[in-house]
Amino acid sequence: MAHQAPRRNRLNRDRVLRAAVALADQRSDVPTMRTLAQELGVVPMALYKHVANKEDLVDGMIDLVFGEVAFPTGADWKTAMRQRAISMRQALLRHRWAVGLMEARMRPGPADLRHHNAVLACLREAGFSFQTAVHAYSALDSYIYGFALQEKTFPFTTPEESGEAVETMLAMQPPSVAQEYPYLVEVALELGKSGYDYAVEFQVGLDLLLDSIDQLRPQWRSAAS
Amino acid sequence: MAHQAPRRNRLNRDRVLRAAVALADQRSDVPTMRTLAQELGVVPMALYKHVANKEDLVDGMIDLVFGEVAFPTGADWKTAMRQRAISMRQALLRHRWAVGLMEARMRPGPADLRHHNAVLACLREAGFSFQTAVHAYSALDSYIYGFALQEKTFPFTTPEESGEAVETMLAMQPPSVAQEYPYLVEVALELGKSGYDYAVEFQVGLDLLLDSIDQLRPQWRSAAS
DNA sequence: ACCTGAACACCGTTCAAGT
DNA sequence: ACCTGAACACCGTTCAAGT
Repeated sequence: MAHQAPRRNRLNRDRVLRAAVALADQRSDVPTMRTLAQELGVVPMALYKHVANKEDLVDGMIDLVFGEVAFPTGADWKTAMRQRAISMRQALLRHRWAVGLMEARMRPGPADLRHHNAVLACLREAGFSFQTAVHAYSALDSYIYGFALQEKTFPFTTPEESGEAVETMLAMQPPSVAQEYPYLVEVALELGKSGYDYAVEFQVGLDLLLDSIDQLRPQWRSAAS
Repeated sequence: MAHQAPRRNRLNRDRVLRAAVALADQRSDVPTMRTLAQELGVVPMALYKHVANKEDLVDGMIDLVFGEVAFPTGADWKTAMRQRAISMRQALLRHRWAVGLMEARMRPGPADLRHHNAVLACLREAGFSFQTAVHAYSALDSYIYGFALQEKTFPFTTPEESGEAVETMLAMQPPSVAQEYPYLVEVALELGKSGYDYAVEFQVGLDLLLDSIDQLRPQWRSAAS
């Protein structure tokens, strides 16, 4: 009797999680248990042998994303943290569904914990006090996650694309908006011309923050690095 | 024949939106169409006379929140933007369900547009160029939304509360974590003692960013305000 | 040990019908 | 003009049963 379709590899937690991430990437949203099961050629309830429930599934997916983010390394804390921030943004671009879920885990996975430990290690060893390290980390992650949140909504890959999008959006408005929201229209017009480069914009804000954070380090240290 | 329960006020869009916000505040999540209808003593389908669909409902709810955020006003752009940021955080604290939805509107409402226009007005009139005004706005909103996102997950009202929460979380871990994540444990221990004050933390990061942003202003201007 | 089938209590939304 | 009832195509998850 037609034994069970082409005899798939046995399911296990890792295979379930990786399939879930792949599906989420492709539809930019966490898949439902039912579509995930279908993708794996299995009945929905089969998944519950490998994940406790949907939240446990998301926990596992997010830890896979954390595993892709580079630790801050190198002698100079600033460039180390800079590269780490850029690596985080890139991971969030590859996995847009993860934005808004990364920092919301009640049960952080091992990759999550390792990453946070590595970031704190970088800051503490660069001379930041416990308090200022917390300030620095909090400010940087707020910025990174918030930027990713805004980027998620307007997924333009090139400045040209974003410029056009702004221009057509502007063209759709009734003529009254020019009088009601003059500054908004000005920005829209300028952005329509120049385009909006997310990668550049991200680094501008990031560098503003990093420069300020540098001031939090004990000033009696030598200015080297 | 029992006419229709206690003859409620007629439904209209505003009543629907306000009831939705009140329900969302109370369960810290956007209500389902069905529970919202029940709250209004009406069958789910009755709502569709007043909102096009669920997204239209959320659009309306978010615009009510934008209506609560103070415009940046005053002679000094920095204190104006500072107060505006604090007002935004407070609105997001009152309406945690709105975090992650504010900047995701494909159809921004009038309060949303008015607010963005007012913020850009403040920056442009303070002497920022079009480009630097965009940098400043982007960086600040990234920070504000990202901070609110992190705050949403750990809803402690007082530093003491957060200190206790950190301590119990730490106590639940197996002893091995101390060796695997020494820097993480150090921060947890310190935070357990000192507590974590969200309001203070928010302003520290905010001021870091504002100080850096000040450097983006044309330097040939007088340094006054 | 792992997977299945049927069922439960939910969703948002349609359509045609009532008043 | 506004509200209703029944239905459709979805959800996550339970329980008892199969192999």
